[in-house]
Amino acid sequence: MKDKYDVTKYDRPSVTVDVLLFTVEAGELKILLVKRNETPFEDSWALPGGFVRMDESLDEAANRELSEETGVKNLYLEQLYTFGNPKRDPRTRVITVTYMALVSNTEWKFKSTGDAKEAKFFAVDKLPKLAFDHTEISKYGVQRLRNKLGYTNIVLGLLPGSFTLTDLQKVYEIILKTSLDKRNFRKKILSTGLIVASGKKLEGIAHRPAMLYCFKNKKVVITD
Amino acid sequence: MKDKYDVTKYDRPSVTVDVLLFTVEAGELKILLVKRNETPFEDSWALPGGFVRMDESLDEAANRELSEETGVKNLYLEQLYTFGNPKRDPRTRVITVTYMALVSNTEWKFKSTGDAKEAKFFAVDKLPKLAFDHTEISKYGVQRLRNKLGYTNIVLGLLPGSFTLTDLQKVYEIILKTSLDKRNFRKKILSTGLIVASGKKLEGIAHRPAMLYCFKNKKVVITD
DNA sequence: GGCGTAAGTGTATAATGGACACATGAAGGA
DNA sequence: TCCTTCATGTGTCCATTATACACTTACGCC
Repeated sequence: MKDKYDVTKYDRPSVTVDVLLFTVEAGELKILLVKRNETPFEDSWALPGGFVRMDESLDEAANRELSEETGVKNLYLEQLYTFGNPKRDPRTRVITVTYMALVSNTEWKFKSTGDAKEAKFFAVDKLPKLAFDHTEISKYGVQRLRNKLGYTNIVLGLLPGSFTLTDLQKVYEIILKTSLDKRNFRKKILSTGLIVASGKKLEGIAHRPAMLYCFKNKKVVITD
Repeated sequence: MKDKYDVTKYDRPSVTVDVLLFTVEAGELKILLVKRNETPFEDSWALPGGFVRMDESLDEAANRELSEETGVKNLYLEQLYTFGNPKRDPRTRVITVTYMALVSNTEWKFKSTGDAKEAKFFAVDKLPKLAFDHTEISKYGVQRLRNKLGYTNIVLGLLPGSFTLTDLQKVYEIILKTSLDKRNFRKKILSTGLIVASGKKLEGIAHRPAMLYCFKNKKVVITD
């Protein structure tokens, strides 16, 4: 494998990373899109991303692009899939390694201030027409996220530090597009031992205050 | 995202595909390795693979490399992960998109004749020292294969056209490194409806002949 | 025809998943 | 202060699924 003697003699494709940044807001699962101001697809919405530099790993590139374009840093990033259709970029051969990341509504609102480029969250089932094959990439990522809900605690990235069980349940329901039984949901979630009651309760609401919970540790793990 | 005006002005990494070709033979899960006869890692064993051409997709590249180096064509190929550590190739920046494929023992024996390059199957837990980060890639692939056994019929690629339920069970046991209960295994497998009795039986053996089964269709599907 | 060998089969128990309804605690207004 | 409003919080029964476990059957061979 590899070549004989000199790898530089081969034509080389360009390599980019593109990031699906998920959040849940206003009862919808959303992803971040940025407005392109260059050809091709000028003025189209696209996933945040860009070229991989020669001295950085793919994970580093994804982290860098995400923080450059959004100001959000050190999120949990997971490699999704690599798309390499020769015609996916009309200019030249571009292979893109895609990642997904999750951010809580509250955290995003804070960190997004001061970003120059136009960037906006869109509900995943009301996406505008996207540049390149980004529509396909988005669908793939949403599907992956749905699957992962079933056997990991990946959802922790979408929630703030403390939250009620009802909040948590809503996030599941929004992503899975189903409604869940409250008692069964709580039983199952608590039986994993991954979240613990903080002891504090919601205050200032006109009904019984809910217990606030938090994740025991902030690492994504497989739960079964 | 992307660049301004001219993508060709950026340094570009080389991109390869590497393929983990699994088989089960002599009671062990094995992968195909080829002997390198170029630097770096001359005389080391490595995964079959090579550079992605400018006019082919990643899937096509994986298929091509696999058939060039082994003579086996049109196997089920699944993209695994993309490895892009800047130092993984000592020559220059090389990003590799990895795939896994499965071939049955019997099919391989037929098609492998006439291959020039030295190629050999090695048990996955007795691998020699491999070139580049191929040891890590192999581990990742084995793990993925194990996981997929649980919720897909991916194993069909490892078996010939017809097989006994005992054969099938052995393949599961070898890959998962556990022993399974015969009755429970048969119940579960048959309840998926994905395999059917062919009506024929093994002949010429000194004990009760086993029914031969085959997969109803040859597509990999999710079973739950 | 008796032996060796792997095939083939059922049941009882435990664990899991899903359906389902009512009392509780706080705020706010009468 | 008492009554209303509203989301919280909790337990049981049933169905399904997973697991443990042992003997009879069919064939070749000697």
